[in-house]
Amino acid sequence: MSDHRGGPVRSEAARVAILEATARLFAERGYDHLTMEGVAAEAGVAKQTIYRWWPSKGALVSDCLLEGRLMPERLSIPTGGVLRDDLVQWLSDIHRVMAAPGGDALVRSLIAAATENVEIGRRLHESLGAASSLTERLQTAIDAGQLRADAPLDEIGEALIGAVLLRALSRSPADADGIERLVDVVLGS
Amino acid sequence: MSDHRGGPVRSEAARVAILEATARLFAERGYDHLTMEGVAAEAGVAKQTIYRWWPSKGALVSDCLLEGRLMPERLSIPTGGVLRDDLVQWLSDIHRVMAAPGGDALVRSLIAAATENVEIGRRLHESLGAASSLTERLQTAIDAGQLRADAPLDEIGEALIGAVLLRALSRSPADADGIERLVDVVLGS
Amino acid sequence: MSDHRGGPVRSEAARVAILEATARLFAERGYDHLTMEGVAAEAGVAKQTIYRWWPSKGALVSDCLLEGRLMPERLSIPTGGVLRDDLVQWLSDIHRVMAAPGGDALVRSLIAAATENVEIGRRLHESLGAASSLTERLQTAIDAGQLRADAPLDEIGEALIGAVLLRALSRSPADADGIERLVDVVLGS
Amino acid sequence: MSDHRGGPVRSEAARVAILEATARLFAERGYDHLTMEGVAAEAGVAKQTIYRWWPSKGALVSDCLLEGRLMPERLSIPTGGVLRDDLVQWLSDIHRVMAAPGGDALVRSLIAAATENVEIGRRLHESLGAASSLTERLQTAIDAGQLRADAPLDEIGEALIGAVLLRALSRSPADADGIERLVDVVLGS
DNA sequence: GCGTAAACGAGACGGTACGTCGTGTCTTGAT
DNA sequence: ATCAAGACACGACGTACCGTCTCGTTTACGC
Repeated sequence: MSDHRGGPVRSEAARVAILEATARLFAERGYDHLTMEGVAAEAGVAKQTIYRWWPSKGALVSDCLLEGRLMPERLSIPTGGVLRDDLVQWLSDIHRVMAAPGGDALVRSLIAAATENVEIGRRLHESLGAASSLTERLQTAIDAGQLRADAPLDEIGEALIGAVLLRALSRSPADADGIERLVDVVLGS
Repeated sequence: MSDHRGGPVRSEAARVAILEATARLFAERGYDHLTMEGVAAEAGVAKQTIYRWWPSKGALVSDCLLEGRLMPERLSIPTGGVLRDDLVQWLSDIHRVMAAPGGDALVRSLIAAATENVEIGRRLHESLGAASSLTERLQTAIDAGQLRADAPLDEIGEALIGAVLLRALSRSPADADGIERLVDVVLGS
Repeated sequence: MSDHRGGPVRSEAARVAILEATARLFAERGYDHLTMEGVAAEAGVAKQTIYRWWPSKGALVSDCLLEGRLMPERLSIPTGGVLRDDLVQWLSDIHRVMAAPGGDALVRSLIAAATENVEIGRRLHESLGAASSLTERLQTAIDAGQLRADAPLDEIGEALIGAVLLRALSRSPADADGIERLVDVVLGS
Repeated sequence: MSDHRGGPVRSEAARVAILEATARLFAERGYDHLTMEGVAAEAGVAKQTIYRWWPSKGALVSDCLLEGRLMPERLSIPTGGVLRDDLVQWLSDIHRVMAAPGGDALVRSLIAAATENVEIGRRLHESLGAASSLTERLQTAIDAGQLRADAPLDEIGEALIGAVLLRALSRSPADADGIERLVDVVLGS
């Protein structure tokens, strides 16, 4: 099926070592202070091997994000209970991650990466659950009669995620009450 | 009163030239590709003169933001009419700016700057009207009976501004309907 | 006799392609800017095929020299006439080659190659006719009574060839008179 | 007199450190294996500081040669005695240097450098005494009646120096007899 | 014919060095 | 004292080759 006619094949060991090194250094130093040279050294790899497969730092970080190496956990949205409680729980999880030492810096680094690289923006969006899980959860709520059928799911998601990002940017940690108020605002309750 | 004991005083010409050069290059190249050397050259100023008064690129951009040299217009919130219409109008203004050529890049650059520099984050927040004008406008609406008295003003503001930032990050321009739906969501209407 | 137990033998096509590519690139770019990768690409051959048969760039160039692919012509020493005239003719030939566009660069490249590689030095020596043809020609002259029988042939040869190399190094082309004077000096005439 | 209007001045310390490091590494490793990065490291200097003042490795080595940092001694031509003896003495000095450990490699490195860089060729020429001291010495001999007045000084010089270079290239050390024969050849004695 | 083993093209790999750019600090002489 | 100019040590950039190392494919012998 492939028209590859021989020749060496991409080294999986090198690929993994590079992504692992990237994730490690990203967590340690943040996006801005992440250097290709640092990644190469940490991974025990030649710089050229990185540039052969990734055109830029952004692409590298993007792939890490895709493989789930940057976000500490999946942060999936609870599904079982009442919509409002589930959303509050989910946002609390996110804020807990951000409240951990270096947690907000990590999110800010991801935002910085997203400003440079379209793909990172898109994947960050997805990783935060917005594009997929969140709208799914809201749809479930509609089916369960907990949300009006004509509720604008996308806009609700954007408002929630956007508020989270804004908090990360302005370094103002949210408290439990703030999270509840936010959820109430977007749910109109 | 002053303990200044001779020698020239800070050159206003240099100060202005630096800020103007910074704003110009910021608009041209974005925050990441803005360099101190570039600013010095563009302003016809020695690097040391920049470092004497600003500790970092972030501080420089922060001051530009403070003097309103980075945002194309004030983007102030209309005050006269019905709250929903005013907010829609305001968000439309913001999106119009972002839809202009280079407009979204400029906003993303500001976000990038905010990830690096607390002060920029704070001032960006303000410039977008959130901290001051927006809450003021919402308070006016409460006084006019257009909004419930116990509406969580801060959270409404965060949801709106956050959604705007998220759109800038994910490069997905909003349409008029989307804006209206967003406003309706946060106003619970 | 051979312990070869099957498998293809060395590809003559590859061998020739490599030597031709080497000669071509040597003439184009000189010894220093000749690269193994360039030769492989130009010859349409894998790098390993070069390294399988030649240990180094020097060995490769040395073989080219041996096969007469680098020197434009044989530059053999005329034999028929009076010794002085024959030598003058021979040196004039050499200088004509060096005066041609790129001719002196080629000789300098050969010298550079000789500084790196013993074998090249030896073969360059031979190619220039010193070791063999020149001393033969001088011996002929002795037999013909045109040169004293105890004339130090080796030193005469070294003086002539050395002067040529020196001219190549210092980029000072010789004129006809200079050549005649040089021959007169070493012949003591 | 100078139109230098302020600003830092070239650091003599850096200049000397660079030239010293160059000379040291040249002697250790030869021209080919001399690297700008190595020089920078050895000199405790930034690469940019080298590139600011020298365009290339060749220029750097050329300056070293000019300041007499590469040649072990001056190798000046004896002046007092009989021409033939003085020349023999001088060539013996040169060959003694070349016979020392690394001596021939150093000369070959200088030749390699000369093939790359015109200036080095010229200065090597001078350093070996050819252009100046040698012709002066020969002129003195003419004045003293030890050499014919119409002897072609330049060609004599070229023959001598050229023979030396050729020996360096072909790695064939000269013996005392060979030197005497060479001098006799060019002097016609 | 049928393994088998060497040579081949392609090219990925860990490295070293390249020459350039930007950083933040510094020194100099003029204003 | 502040300024324009710019040299400096440092660190990262992205590229070019190095020489070694797999990969499949292509021969050409010996069985």
